[in-house]
Amino acid sequence: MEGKEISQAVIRRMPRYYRHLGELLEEGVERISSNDLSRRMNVTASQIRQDLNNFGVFGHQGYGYNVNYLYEEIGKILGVNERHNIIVIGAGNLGLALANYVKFEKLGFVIIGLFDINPALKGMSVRGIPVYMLDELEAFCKKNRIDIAALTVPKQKAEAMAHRLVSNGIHAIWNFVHVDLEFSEEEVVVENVHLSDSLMQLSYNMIQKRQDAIRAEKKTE
Amino acid sequence: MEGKEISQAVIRRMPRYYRHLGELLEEGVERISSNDLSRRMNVTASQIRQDLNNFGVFGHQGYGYNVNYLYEEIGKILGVNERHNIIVIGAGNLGLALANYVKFEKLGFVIIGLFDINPALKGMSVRGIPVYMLDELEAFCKKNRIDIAALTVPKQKAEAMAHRLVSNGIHAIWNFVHVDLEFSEEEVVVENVHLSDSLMQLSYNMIQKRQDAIRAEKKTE
DNA sequence: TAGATTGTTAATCGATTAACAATC
DNA sequence: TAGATTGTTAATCGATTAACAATC
Repeated sequence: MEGKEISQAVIRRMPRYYRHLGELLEEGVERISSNDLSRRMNVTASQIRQDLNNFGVFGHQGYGYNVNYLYEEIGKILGVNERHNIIVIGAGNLGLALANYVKFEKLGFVIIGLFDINPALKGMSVRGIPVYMLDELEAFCKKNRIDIAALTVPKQKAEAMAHRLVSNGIHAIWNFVHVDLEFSEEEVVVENVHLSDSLMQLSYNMIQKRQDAIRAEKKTE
Repeated sequence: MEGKEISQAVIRRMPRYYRHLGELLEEGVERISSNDLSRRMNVTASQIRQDLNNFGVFGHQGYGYNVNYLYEEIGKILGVNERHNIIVIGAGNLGLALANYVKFEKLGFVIIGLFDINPALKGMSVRGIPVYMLDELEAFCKKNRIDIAALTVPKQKAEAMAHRLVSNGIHAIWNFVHVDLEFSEEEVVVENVHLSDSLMQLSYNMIQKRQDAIRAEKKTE
């Protein structure tokens, strides 16, 4: 069909390459070999070369990779610097934190509106981003091109809201709610940020580390 | 040494099992087979059984798994419901959002203090959680048992701050800063939440989906 | 040219899935 | 007991690493 799909394992690593190349650029480094980059990033040079070659040929034998060129190319692959309009559904603490975060904008991801049901928020704005009432959503979606919706609503409302977003033509959901949204992959692209899952993983690893330390101590006795 | 390590791929799935079992519990379901759970969670029954058997034997042949028992056991594995004290370094938007988030507390993860350098925040508190000045950190760490530090400081200060935390006896860092902290694994456990990486991954998948849709259309013509 | 380093094929490793004997 | 379903071993699949010919 459309050539071989690139695995999410690879995709997940691309932003990290992008970040490190950005740092190299700031440091004024002009070119870098997969080997030097691998030492810097704590991965194998082989993996770097394999990952990149999923997307095309970016290096030169005997030379390595031009930092600026590779940075730009990965940027294109990830859609950075294209403009993406985001709306945030739910103007709670997390929603507001997202709206206040300036970093995303620098990457081309611009939050153009917050939506909530709380009438007390009506007419307010955050960093110039207006807060709308949820019943204005349909009209807003008709007037504006929206690429991504960040979902930060209460758990109980997440599934219904996600479907409402989809029926308004939104096909990418950045889901901060602690539920698994049930969609077929053709309908929507969902990216989950499950903070409590992340916290539990940290917790497990912490406990493990403690027990390892205890075991190590016992062995020394 | 300490038996075979369980892979992070497995650990990452455990919170999701925990969540689904919690839902089943709420629904009043008493027992469940790996097969039924697999359909519900969109994974293979085989994977569920393999994952669980990393940690012990929780089921009964011919019966399946007792929902409540399995829920409790996974909770123990993940350290949920043990009390974990958290401090948040950086009382910016994200730090405040974390402090305002009540969910973590229900899982036993309690934020007991926020730290910042902004003197305007001195003496303030969020949901009863006091904001301290960063120069009070050392004293605070001596007086309180701290399990986890959430790091939400500006990029330039992250590395130094992380080392300062470690030298104050903190061995688990929940890193929200868009940098890779350089530590040996014996020193600290780090769990990264890189929101812009997550956003870029979403962006890539979104672009991909669009192009697939275009290709599909062309084929229909 | 000689040295460096890629792109890519082949080998290895690990994770997922399938199969099935054990047993409730 | 017969049926269901586990725990676990074996088979498969995919991802990572190693190796090396191509080439700048």
